[in-house]
Amino acid sequence: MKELNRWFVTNRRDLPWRHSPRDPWAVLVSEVMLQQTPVVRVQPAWEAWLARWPDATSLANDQPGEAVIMWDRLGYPRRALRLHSAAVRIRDEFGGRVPDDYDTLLSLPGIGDYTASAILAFAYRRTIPVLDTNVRRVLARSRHGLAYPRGSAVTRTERQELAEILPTSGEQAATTSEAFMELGALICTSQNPVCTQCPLATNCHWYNSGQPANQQPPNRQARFAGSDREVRGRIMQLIRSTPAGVTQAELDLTWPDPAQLSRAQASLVADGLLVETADKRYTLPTS
DNA sequence: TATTCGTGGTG
DNA sequence: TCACCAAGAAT
Repeated sequence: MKELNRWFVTNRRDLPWRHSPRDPWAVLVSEVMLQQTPVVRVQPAWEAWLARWPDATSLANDQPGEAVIMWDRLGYPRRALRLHSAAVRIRDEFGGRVPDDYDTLLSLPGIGDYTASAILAFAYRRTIPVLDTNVRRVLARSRHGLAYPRGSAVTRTERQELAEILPTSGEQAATTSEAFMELGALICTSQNPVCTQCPLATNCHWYNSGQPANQQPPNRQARFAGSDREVRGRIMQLIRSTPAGVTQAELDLTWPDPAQLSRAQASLVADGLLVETADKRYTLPTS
């Protein structure tokens, strides 16, 4: 991994949540925002978020609807709600401090295996395998000659494989994990990887076997245009811009198909992103 | 295990 | 125009 670390020293992006000393809350917020949202869009949102809510308690003391508004257009607004719920639990159960053990982190809303591991590694500098889509792809290619990892779920084998590669030192393990992720994000990309600039190319099983397309990309998404997700997005855009609440008639203007609108609206209510008031208006959630 | 869940940039 | 994708989680 000497080649990888040398590459990382030179090519490491200066991202604010990597600045030392790393605040676990700031890292947690960054990791949740980065779930399926690109770095370039997360960075300004992360800055604004932490300027307003510098710790979990300050977020917990504010309204969940305010979190949804601040979330703005990062996408998947349920993440904003879950982040607020996690902040409430951190305030109420952990004295406002982000937990530092895997099982407790995993029990928080919106935090799964990747995010729990990332917080432990990047904030607390603990030696733990961090397997995101980038790391999985880099390992699949360099070590197994596969264009993409098999399946969408992290396997025990992958975890063990990475654990054996990682340095013992928590500090060095965290750096190595960041380097793997950075390589996957900048060089060993899903499409059009830049293998000629890859520090692992010499020993890459996939590159040395001619980059065979032997696997399907694991994450094919349903088309967005015309989907319920698009309708939900329309509704959320309206409600974010009108936090005082909207009427059903105003909601009806967001989408031409009444049945689909009704379905999307009901799903938002079920998610807690949309609240029906006593006078039949719709607002963002309050605690 | 396969789906669902936003948004915007890119080729 | 459109498929593909971007530090996943929950069900």
